[in-house]
Amino acid sequence: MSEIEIVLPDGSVKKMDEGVSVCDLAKSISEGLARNAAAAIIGDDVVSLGTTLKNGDKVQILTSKDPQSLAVLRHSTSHVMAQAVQNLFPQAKLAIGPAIENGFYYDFDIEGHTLTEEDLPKIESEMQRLVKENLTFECYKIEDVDAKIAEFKAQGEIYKAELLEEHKNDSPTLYITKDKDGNALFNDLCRGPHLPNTSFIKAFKLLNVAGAYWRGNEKNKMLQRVYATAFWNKTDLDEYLNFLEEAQKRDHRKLAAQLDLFSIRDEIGSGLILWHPNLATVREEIENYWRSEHRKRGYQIVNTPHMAKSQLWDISGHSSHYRENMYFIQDEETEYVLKPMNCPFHILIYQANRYSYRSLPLRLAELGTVYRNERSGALQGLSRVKGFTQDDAHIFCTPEQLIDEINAIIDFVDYTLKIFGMDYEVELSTRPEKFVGNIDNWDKAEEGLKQALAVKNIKYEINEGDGAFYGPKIDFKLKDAIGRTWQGATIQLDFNLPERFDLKYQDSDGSMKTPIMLHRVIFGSMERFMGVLIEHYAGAFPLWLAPEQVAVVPIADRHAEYAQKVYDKLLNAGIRVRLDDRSESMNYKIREALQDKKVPYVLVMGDREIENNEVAVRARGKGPIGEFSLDAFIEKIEKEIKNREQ
RNA sequence: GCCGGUGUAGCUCAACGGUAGAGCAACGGUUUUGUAAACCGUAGGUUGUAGGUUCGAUUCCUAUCACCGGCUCCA
Repeated sequence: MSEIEIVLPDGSVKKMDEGVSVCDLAKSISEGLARNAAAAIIGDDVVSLGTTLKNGDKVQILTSKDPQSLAVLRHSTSHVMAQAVQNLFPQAKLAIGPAIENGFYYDFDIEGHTLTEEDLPKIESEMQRLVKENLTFECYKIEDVDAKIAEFKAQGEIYKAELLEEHKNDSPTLYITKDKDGNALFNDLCRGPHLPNTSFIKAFKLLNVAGAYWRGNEKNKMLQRVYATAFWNKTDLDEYLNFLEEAQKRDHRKLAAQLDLFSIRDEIGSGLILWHPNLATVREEIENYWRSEHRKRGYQIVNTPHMAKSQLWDISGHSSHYRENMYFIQDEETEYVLKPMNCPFHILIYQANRYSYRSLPLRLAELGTVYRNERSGALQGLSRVKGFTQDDAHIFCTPEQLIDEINAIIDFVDYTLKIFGMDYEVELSTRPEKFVGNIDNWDKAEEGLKQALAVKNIKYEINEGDGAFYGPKIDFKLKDAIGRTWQGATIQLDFNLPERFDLKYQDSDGSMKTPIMLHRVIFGSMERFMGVLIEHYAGAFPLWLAPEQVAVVPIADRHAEYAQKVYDKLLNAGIRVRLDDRSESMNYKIREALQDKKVPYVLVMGDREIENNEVAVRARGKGPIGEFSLDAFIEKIEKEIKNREQ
C-alpha cells in the first residue's frame, strides 16, 4: 500500500495510507476532532467526511464552529425533512432541497394532499423521531446511471429522474440514510456534502409552506415548498426566530397604519399609493435633499409629461419589449401610453440641442412618476406598486467620460446611503442571452463598469447574464438596520436608445458620434425607498425626517398659555411641532407621543418651567435629558436637523 | 399570472348554522395631573362583494375582488 501526503491548514504535511477518507484523517489528528467533524474542505470544495483523500489534497476539517459547515447541516436537515414527508405522505415525490441563505427548503409534489401550516408540527415531530434514531448519511457513486433513472421512474420519482438524466456525466452520487443496524431507510439523489449522521441536528424549525414552480419555470408544474431553518444549537435558532419576529414588527405595512403613513384603497386600485401627510413630509425632506444634492453634482432638473403617444414607445422599443407592462389610453384618434419610464422624454430633451464633446456630459434628472402594469401577485406594500416615482437621471456622455461619470454616481450613492446609516452590497450584471447591440460594445461596457468599481476599490459580485437587454448594470443592495438587503440604486449602461433615437454629438475631430447613455437612480423609487426607510428605522425616523419633530405637553390646563407660546416659537423656527393641550394626563400624552407616534422630542412644562422660563426635554429612546431654555433647545435641534443626525 | 392562506367596528381580535362582542381609538362628562395608559358613560358593523344551499348564513358552497406567504417578474 502506498502513502499519500495531505496538507493541513497550518501548512504541515501528514502522511496517510492511500484510500483513506477525511474521517480517517480526523481520527488520526484527534479523537475530539473526529467526534466534532461535520464536513471538510478539500481545495475549494466543501465535502463529506466519507470522501476519499488524494495525494496532495489540502484539507481543512470543519466543525460547527466553521461558518461553511452551516450549509451542510441545513442540507442534511433538508434530507431528514424529505424523509419525514415521505414517511407521512408515501406518495410524495421529491424535487430539490437545497440550503439557502437563512435555512433550507424542499420541494415536493404530493398527489391528493396540500400541505398547510397544520402539517408542519407533524413533519417536525417525525423529523425529531428520525434524528433520535441517529441515522447515518452514506454517499454512493451511481455506477449504472440508466438503470437508476429507470428505477426512479418506476418509483414515480420523475423529478429525480430528470435531474439524474441531466447530470449523468457528472459522476452523480446517491446519499443513503441508514439506521444503526445498517438498514437503508431513505435515499436521495444528491451531490452532497452531508453530515456523517443526524446527531448534529439539534435545532431546526419549519417555517412556512409555499408554491414554487419546478425549476423556477412558470410553465412547469407548481410544487409544494416547505421553508425551514436549522442551526447548530437552540440559542442560535432562537436568535434567528427573534430576528424574524423583529422583522415582522418593522413591516412597513403594519407601521403605516400605526403611524398614519400611507394607504391603498380598493376604490383607487391595487398598487396605487395614497401618501398621508406624515409620509409626505418624510418624502418632502428627502426630495429637498435630492434636489440640492443634484444641483451640487452638476445635474439639471427637468419635468416631463405623464403620457406620450404610442409612436414614441415604438421608437424606443418599449412597445415591443415592454408592452405587457404598459397602460394604454385611447383618445378619439390617437393612442397614448402612460409612461412606464422616463428615458425617452429625457432623450427628446437632449435632441432639442446640439452638443459637442466639450458640452457633454449632459445630466438630466427628474422625480418622474411612472406607471407599470404589474402581475397582480407581485404587488407588495410600498415595495412593489403600479404607480411610482423614480428619482431618475440620464447622463449622456462620450466614451472617454464614461468611467468618471460612473465613479461620480457611485460616490453619490455612497454619500447618500451613509446619511441614512445604511450599508450596501454591489452586484454587477452582465450580458443576458437576449440582448441588443454588438458584443464588442458590451465587452467594453462591462470592462468599464469593472474598472470603475476597481478604481473605487469596491467589492462586488457578478450576476452573469442578469443585465438589461440594452446594457450591463451595477446594482446596489441596501442593508437595513437588521441586516436585510433591498434593491436600491442602479446604474445601467445603454447603447441601444442613443442609436434608436439617432443621438449625436460632435467630437474633437469634427465627426458626429453617438453618445453613451447612463440610466441611474439613487433611491430607486420614492415608494420603495420609503418602505425600506420605514423598516430600517422601525418607524422611528431621525429628527430631520420625523413627520412630527416635537410634541409640546403642558401638565395642567393652567400651563396651556405658556405651552402655546412655546409652540408658536417652535413653529416660527420652522420646527414640525404639535401642541397637545387635551385634558389627558401628562403620562398618557408622553406615552402616546413616544410609543405610538415615535416623536423624537417631547417638551413637558408645568409651574417650575414657567417660573424658570424653561422646557423639560424628553428624548425618544433616552428618557428625560434635562431642562433647557427654549432658545437653547431650538439651537440644539436645529443643529441636529442640519447635520441630519441619526 | 400561478400555488396556498386570510378578509368581522378606524385599529387589534372574539363568536363559527339560531341572527355579532371585547380592548384601544372616537365622542360626552368627571378629573388638572411632574415624566411611558385617570375614571364613568355614549355611539359605532346589510361580518370584502355577488350569487347559492337552508326555516334561518358571519359561520356551509360557488364566483369575484383585495390582502398575506411564496414562485415568476422587478424600481
